[in-house]
Amino acid sequence: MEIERKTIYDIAEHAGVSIATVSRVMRGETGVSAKTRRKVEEVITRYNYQPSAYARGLTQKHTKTYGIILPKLANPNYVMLFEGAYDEAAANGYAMSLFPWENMNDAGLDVVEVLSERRLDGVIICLEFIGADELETWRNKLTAIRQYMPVVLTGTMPPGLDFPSVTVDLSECVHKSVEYLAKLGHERIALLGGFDEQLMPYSRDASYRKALEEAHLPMVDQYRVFGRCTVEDGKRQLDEMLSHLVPSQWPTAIIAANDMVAFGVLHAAEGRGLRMPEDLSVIGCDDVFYTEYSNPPLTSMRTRQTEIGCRAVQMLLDESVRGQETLPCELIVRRSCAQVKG
Amino acid sequence: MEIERKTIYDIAEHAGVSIATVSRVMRGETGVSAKTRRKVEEVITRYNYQPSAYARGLTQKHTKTYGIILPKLANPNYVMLFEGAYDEAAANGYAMSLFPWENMNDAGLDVVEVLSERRLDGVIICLEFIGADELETWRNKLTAIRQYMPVVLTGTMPPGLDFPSVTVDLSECVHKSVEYLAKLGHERIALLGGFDEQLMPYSRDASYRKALEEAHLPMVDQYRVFGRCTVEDGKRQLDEMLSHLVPSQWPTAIIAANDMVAFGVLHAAEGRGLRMPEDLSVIGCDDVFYTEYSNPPLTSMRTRQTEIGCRAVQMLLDESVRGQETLPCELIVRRSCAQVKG
DNA sequence: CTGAAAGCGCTTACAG
DNA sequence: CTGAAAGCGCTTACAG
Repeated sequence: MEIERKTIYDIAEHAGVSIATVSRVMRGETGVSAKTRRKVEEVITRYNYQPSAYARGLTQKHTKTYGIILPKLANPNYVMLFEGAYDEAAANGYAMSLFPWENMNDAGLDVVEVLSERRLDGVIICLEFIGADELETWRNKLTAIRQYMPVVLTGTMPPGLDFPSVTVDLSECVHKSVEYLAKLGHERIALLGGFDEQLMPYSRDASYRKALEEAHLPMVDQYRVFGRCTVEDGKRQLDEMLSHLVPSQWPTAIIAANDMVAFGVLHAAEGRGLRMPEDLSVIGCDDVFYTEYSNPPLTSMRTRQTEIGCRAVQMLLDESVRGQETLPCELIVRRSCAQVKG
Repeated sequence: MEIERKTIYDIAEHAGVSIATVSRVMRGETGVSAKTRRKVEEVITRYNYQPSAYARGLTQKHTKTYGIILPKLANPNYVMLFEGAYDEAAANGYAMSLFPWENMNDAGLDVVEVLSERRLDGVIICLEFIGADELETWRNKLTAIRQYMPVVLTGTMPPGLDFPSVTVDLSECVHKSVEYLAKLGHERIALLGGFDEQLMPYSRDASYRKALEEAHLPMVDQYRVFGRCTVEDGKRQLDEMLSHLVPSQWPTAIIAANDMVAFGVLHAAEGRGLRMPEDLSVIGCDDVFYTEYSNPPLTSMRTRQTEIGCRAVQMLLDESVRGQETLPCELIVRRSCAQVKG
């Protein structure tokens, strides 16, 4: 399918002007006579002319396009992040290109290469579950990318990465979750931490221990399980934990790393005949859209992903505000947590 | 942030060759002496050189990038479609740019403009809920886009649009749903059709009537309600329908236009104190990921969105296969439909 | 207010 | 096997 597109030369010729004048009209520059402008505009409309973003990208320094790299889109959380970023970018005249990290890997594509050849004006990179062994690789990749374009990080920030970022305070999420459950009378509170704490001690686990201490609750090793933040692994994590414990020692409440993990827990627990929230309270994190429709509706910590995406774009737009920002979280109570019967 | 990027000239200079030779090495062309190649590759690696996609886009006919336009990402269905398309494109060396239709509208962007300036090698456009009054506008837009690049349609195809497409057979979905519910003994089967049938008689409603007839079931006007395919509107549609009927005439089963609508129905029905599936059976469409976790787990018609996305890309890749394809659907039984008590 | 010309960073015949 | 040169479709000083 060979398609002949009109170029600026065609328009100039038909309008009887130079290409410089067409360019001026296209860009809405002042300093073109009304008559000339009208004539050019007429021809542009007639031929439905659209300038090539490639030619523009070549001549101009900027491309008016940002990129965003997400682990995957299957987690609605990331969809919210994307939409927040997309909307803020669009409102400022920027396009937003999406690169799903997982799919890129499957296709054998390298982030650095893909980003670099695209001449983006900036990129938002959402990190997830970076083990200590991967940290160095990541640091190198990010540093390479930063050579070419401004980078703003989000997601779960590993410690010691000196990049501008917008994240939610995961410590606060866990802390508030423990507090809430303790207030409901729970004494056996477990954490499905979402990453292997052996590899990289993030703040989630530390914050869990601290909150437990503050609530004068004992720390039981078997109540801490780690893994990936997916529904499937949530099921696996619950099964693993329960299999190491006699039923009388089973936790009465579970803090899941995110809502996906929590959905997995709900599903696995239901499969084991547990009633929720009577037998087991579950609290998620992120307050994804579907939390209202799970069985039971999931109590969760809202992490404002849309706002994070928006804020990340603002950081890209305004170079002066490049710090490490942290947004607060908020407890959304639904029906997956019960008061412990006294 | 001014960033100095290496160009092909820098590499050529450092390697002591011409830019043509660098270009040949970059593109893996044969006919470069091993020695020269090695030298050039060394310099490329040293400077981490990446050619500009913009310069390439200018010289070459193709850009190795497809686009996909979706109504919105909030429906996981569309996420699946995107991922299917993305993966197939990546596997063939193509990038995939996402344009969320709803967000574009909010930002006041025009599809035709956005697509046209990007010189994509093709675009997949996912249609949804096109009323008769909008059909002409759409036909014009699509025709304009087709001037510039190959187009493959998907989603809900309005009749009389002569474009290549891959869709699922919605008639079949509805037909199978009615059949299944009739087999369970339901006689009062309602349809939340997902679009306003007054505006544009799609095949969903027609197929519903036909299936009802085949099952020797009466057609009750109040059992047909139409609206948007969202959770919110699903709630509204159920409320609207029930408010027009005395409880003894309430339907015992509901066919929802998609899973989002079905989730809305489950939620609204639960709010009304109905037990599901005993008091009300609900069947969704698309078999979105979350169907397993709703309350109760949702029986749904699987529509293979991932496969559709993949197939759409294949159509773009292979120009010879540009028909109007229809993929079959499949009933996935969970726990939202009950046998009617005799 | 308008145009001629250089340049952005590549690819692609065309010579040699 | 390698290079000089034209060209892709724009923007941007620079003249006038």
